[in-house]
Amino acid sequence: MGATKTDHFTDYQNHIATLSKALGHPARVAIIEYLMKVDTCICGDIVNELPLAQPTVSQHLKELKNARLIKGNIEGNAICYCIDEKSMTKLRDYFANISDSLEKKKSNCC
Amino acid sequence: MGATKTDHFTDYQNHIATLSKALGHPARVAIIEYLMKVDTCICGDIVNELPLAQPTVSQHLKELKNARLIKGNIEGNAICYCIDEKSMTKLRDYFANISDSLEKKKSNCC
DNA sequence: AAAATATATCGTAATATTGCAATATATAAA
DNA sequence: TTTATATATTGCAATATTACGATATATTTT
Repeated sequence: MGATKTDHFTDYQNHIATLSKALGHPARVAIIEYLMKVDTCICGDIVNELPLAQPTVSQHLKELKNARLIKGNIEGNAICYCIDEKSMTKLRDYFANISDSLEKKKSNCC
Repeated sequence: MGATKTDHFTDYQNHIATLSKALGHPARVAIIEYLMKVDTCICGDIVNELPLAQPTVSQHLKELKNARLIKGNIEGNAICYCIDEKSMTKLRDYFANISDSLEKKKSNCC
């Protein structure tokens, strides 16, 4: 055991879980926030922004890339990272839908 | 090593990460979706809905509760679970803010 | 070509997560 | 009060994640 039983769930459920999981670490949230702050995509500098060693940051970037939350383009010596708008839209839509439905229902029995 | 260095990040970053992490497993996404489908809070039945053993489901529910994504009230023999609107709103606001900012910027250099 | 710079990969230790059988607990029904 | 039902906890094995030093790779500068 120890491995998630992904095949028992729908593709959609797995996708939302993958995106959420990728953001389930403060360093990766910090990376997203840094990419938002500098309002263009950034080439380099991400390592210096975080209180973690370079290989650790590289690993976090890889996970964000695997989940398609960020995109990375090789730009000469450095790599240019930016947020993948599509995935953020997906998350926004998902939570907006839940939030709106809850508000409509107002069946607060708890 | 192996433990997340939470103290190096802001409370906000840690909170978003905690909420995201709690949704970082398809079973827990499925639980949220089930609670949305039955439009009131549900007493029991969650175990039967999931393709996992009862102790496993109980553990997932506990994690959702710890992250304050769901609330649980003892209701006689069973426990009445429902979504915590506040946390969902927080996630919606977070991703809406990112999505909206990205749309405004339109600095798609990647 | 050699040195500098930026990022990725490998290897590994520490810790966390996932899943479940067995068992405990607590209320409801008989 | 015994039995049934619902959920939680414990204990444990398998696997995943986190973090980083050492090292590799690849481009740019000198």
